[in-house]
Amino acid sequence: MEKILFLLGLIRTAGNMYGYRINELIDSHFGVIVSITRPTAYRLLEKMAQDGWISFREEQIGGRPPRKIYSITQEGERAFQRVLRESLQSYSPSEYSSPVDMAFLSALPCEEALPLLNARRDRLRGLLQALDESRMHEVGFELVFEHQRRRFETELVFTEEVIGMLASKKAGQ
Amino acid sequence: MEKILFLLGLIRTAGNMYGYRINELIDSHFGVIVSITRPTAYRLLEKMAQDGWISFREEQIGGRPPRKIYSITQEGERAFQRVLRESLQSYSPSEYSSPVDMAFLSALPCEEALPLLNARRDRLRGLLQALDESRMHEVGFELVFEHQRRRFETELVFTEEVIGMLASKKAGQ
DNA sequence: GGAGACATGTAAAGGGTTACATGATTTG
DNA sequence: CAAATCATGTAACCCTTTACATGTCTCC
Repeated sequence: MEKILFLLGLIRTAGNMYGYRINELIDSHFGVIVSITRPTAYRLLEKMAQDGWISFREEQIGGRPPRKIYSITQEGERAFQRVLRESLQSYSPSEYSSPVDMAFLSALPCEEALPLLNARRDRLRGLLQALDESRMHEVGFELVFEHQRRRFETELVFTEEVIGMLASKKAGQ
Repeated sequence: MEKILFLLGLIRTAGNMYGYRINELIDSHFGVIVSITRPTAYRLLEKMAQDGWISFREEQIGGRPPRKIYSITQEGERAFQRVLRESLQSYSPSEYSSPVDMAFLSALPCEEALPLLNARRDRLRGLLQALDESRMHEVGFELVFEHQRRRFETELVFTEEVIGMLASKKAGQ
């Protein structure tokens, strides 16, 4: 439902949206907040069109496959409202699965665990930077980017704490 | 891989583990940190057994289906080490998809958005409480529970901030 | 003797990913 | 003229969930 909400909301909010462009946007800006691959995006668009949530007109440019430019229908708008409400009030279970790997840190010697966690920390720093770079202030996604920044920061702080614990444990021995 | 890591780690760490009991544990304690449904757990156990990562002896009690009591094999231990390292050093993309719904808050009037967000806040409080209740300090899962607590708290704080913003906006009008 | 816990699963259907397929247009 | 970009998709496979299936044992 999350991916559908994103796609539907995007089409609803911005005009002139077609598959290829949506996928470009995801690659360049929104990949840090939603994960939708190209075939999935196409398939969901197709499905929503079948279900009558969105309609499209074709825009032919030269001899390539025509762009399918989508817009939301009345029924789609109803669906959007429904899904949005549902999503806002709940906090769905699939999202809150925590990286369980920390439970088994003790299975590794400190000398091995530390570089691995350092790699994770670096990755998180990279994600934070990528987030700042692709932040779009214009369209109304500010809240989501801010939300994601908080999340990454929480992850980063926690990872750094664990690294600190391991390091002091190592030093103590 | 996360579910496999959890199951494998559980079998590795604790003894006397069989499908039904693992599912019970997930329901009662670990449901707040991993989401694995019953059939999935059974299927993964079966698959890992087929792949030679775990082996089992059967314990017959009366005439019911015998318990399959699993233990980790050498090959399973190697797999565990591999998956654990892989997991610790990366921060996998599927996990960091952010609830995108906040982007479309403006599609709702404040009077409607506020109760929905209040419901989310309550749900998060419930999750935090459930987390504290099922926290197991014994087995080595402390870090994961702490990790998850941080996450939920971040979510809660953010949600409360958004509620505050909406409320003041509503009052300002 | 019936309800609920114990213990295993299977079947069908949905959802997503990876890799593959196709062809036109622009740019260097 | 080759490489990258534009624009669409399909096919095969894997994973997960929901719902169904089966039978035993224990406790009231």
